[in-house]
Amino acid sequence: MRLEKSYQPNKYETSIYSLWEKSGAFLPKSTGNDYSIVMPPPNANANLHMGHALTIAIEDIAVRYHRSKGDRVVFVPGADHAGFETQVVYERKLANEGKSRFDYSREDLYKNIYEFVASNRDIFTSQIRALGASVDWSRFVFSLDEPVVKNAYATFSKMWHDGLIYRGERLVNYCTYHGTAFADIEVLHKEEKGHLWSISYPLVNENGALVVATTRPETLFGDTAVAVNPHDPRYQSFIGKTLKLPLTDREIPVIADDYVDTNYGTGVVKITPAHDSNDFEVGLRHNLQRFSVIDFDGKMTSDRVPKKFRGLTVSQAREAILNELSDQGFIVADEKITHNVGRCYKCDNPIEHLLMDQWFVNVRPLADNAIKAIEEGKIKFYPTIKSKQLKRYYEQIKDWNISRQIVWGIPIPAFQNENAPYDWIYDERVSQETIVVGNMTYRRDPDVFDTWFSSSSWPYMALGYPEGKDFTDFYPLSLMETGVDLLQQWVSRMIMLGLYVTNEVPFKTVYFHGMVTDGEGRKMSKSIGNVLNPMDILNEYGSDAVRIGMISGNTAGKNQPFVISKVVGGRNFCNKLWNIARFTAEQHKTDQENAKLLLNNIADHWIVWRYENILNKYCQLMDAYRFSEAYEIAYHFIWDDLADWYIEASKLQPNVPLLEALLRASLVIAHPFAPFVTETIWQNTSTDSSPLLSGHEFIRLGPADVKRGLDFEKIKEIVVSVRSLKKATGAKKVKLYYHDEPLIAEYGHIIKTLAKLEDVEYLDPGQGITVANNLNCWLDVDQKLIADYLLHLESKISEAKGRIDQLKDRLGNKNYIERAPKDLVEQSRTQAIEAESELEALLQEKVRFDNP
RNA sequence: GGGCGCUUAGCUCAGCUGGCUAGAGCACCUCGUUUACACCGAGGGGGUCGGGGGUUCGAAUCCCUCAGCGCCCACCA
Repeated sequence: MRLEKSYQPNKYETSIYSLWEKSGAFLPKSTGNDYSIVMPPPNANANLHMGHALTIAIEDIAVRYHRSKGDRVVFVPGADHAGFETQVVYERKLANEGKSRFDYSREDLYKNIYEFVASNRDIFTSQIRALGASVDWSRFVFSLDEPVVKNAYATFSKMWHDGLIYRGERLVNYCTYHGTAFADIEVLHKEEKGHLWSISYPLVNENGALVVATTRPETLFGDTAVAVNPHDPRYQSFIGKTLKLPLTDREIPVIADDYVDTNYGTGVVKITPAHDSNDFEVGLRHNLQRFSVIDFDGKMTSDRVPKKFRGLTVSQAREAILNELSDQGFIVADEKITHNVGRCYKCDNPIEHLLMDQWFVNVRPLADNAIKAIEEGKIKFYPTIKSKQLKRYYEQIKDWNISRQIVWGIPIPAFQNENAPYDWIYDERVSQETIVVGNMTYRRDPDVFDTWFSSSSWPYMALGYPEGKDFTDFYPLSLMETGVDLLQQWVSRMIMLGLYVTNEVPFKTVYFHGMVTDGEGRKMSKSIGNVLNPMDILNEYGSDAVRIGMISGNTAGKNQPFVISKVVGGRNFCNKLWNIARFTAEQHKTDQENAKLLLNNIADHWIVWRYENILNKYCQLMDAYRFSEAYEIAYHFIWDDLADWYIEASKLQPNVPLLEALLRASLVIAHPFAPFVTETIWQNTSTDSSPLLSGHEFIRLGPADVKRGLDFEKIKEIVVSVRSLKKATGAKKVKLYYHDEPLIAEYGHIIKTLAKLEDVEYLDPGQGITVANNLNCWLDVDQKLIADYLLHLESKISEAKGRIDQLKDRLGNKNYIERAPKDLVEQSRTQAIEAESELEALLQEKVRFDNP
């Protein structure tokens, strides 16, 4: 069939993808080495962003490469319910309709969100298709599917029975706007300007006072002690005495604790165990009571708070209390400082530390196992530095709060005895609000699991653990590919849960890609307004171009600005492939359909020799997860070697069977990077019995005669030199003369065509300008052009001199001769000799023209 | 306060365990109506690899140091 002049991606991509899908090209084969990747499940409700495009590009490149290696590949897609994220989106939608989550019962809200997500499902699946991800859709997993939920329960139950789960009243990071707690790593810390107030707390029954320093005067009503450092000479006499808490009648003790830094503030700290986590620890050590004075809606409550302040928000209360303290003369100083404030990563409201009963996982033993696995080298990290970072994280990891006060998630299968609050039982009947066990009524915990609790089981879950055949065949995963930002949040937990549940690491290799930033290196974020939609770029340049743009120049772990010029480069490459195919198709002759593949001339040997070389290099780079470099290798073979040299040379006498074989071989190596265009070409040109490129193995074309290949390198050298000389002298119509050069005698016609010469003729050694060192051939040029040529010669001469000086220096260095590897020294000697003879030739040439 | 990373051509970046004249894409200059391709072809310009010091026969690559930028962790109230 006839191909159009240029490749139009959007004309083919959709139908190519459905062809792949219909033909079962993405199902694992029955033979070969196992290779498995599970796609990090995107949020089921959101559009894909540039980070997804990068993830999918890398994973799909790896997967398609392994199919071509003959491996038995499975690539499992999925989606995450993304609990909090999705509920936030849904609440925003409700807000637009003038409603809020409080207008619905938990059950109705859950149902509504479920439908909302289901109705959006096509959006992201079609985007994954558009990006060309060769996933097996029949294996699709959603994180609220029954098996996933069951699995989360099994893990929770196992932990429960192993004593790794506990429920306790702890300080949690709480967003009063969103009404839920967060894990420590989910809190965003920002450096902000604030005040450090010094407040005087008078002694009871004697004169004097201690001056505490605080940034949060409004928590004063929750104070249950004041602490000083036990070794602080200033305050020795105060330890054990009693202070009167300002604005109240309450009396609190002065305690001594090493936690207090004598150099910060006044060296005196008010202790508020219910609203500060350090204070919470101090409180535990000193058996202090905990008084909550801020409620879950962010307002001052509790009867500890004087009536006039009750019901105020935290910031209102701060102002009112400061005024009152000031009026009564308690404020001693007001210092402006910068300090870190924890904020909600969604709404930017300050995160409050509030006392709550929550489910925690004791992660210490899990982290220790993970450290062991890392030390034993069971997981390869790209980049390697990440394994150190992860180890450090495990070493200081704290218990994991897995309760979330939202409805969109997996209900926690725990029930509380209505009459005995500390009696909790494990039970999976979460669809019931209450259950009766042993004559006692138990009420379900209204909370759901942290999304990361279920998604951290993704590697084995997606493979149908525990009984699934995929689990037996493909676990541990060959590769987990994800963003550097998820090292702690996800990867650390996958490793811990994988080891805990399956006794094996969940993946053998983990590859972290960096963040995709904008042209100025900033994160893409809605608030800056620099977010790009991969689908827009895809529609303009094609899916293949987007992939190439994403991966070229990209290395593991490094952030990378998205620049459109790389996408343009990718599009151009696709078009180059297309036109190679066009040319090849035009050469095709039906009467020679079954012609044998033979290597006829030196160009044939050269290109096959080149191909076999680059194929090896390409595989090495791919195996080392150096995708960008592998792409470059393929790119230059196809563009430079095949298109610019081989095809140009073969226009004289096309070797059609070889051309066609080279095209097919090129399609296979380009396919991981540019699946759509390569498949489109394959579909339109292949006479192969297996019509689908996807899954086609690498094509071997060798062996070639290396000597003849090298002969062609000489031809190339002559051609390049002639072109350069022609350009330097401005000569248009020139002939090449040669004497006693069999190679030129035989392949003069190739040189003539490639260098656009008038002719190539045999002649006795004569005039004309020398084309190549060590070869008896000359370019016949007009006398008028000689001046230009001499200038050209001068620059060549000084270049050669520079090189000789450099080599002489090196060879004149005794230490170099003695200590450098012998072959390197030998190489330098050869180079020096070559350079000398080249210079000699150039000088002779100059003399020749200087004295005609 | 700790830890880590980056600084290479105009732009965005490669350059693995130190070894030919430091590479790519895009941009730039000159030439080209060669029927595969102007999303092209040919030729070319452009970098003392952030500064300084050290190790080495040899450093963009290893070490130290300074400067600038960035990230992560850390709840000094």
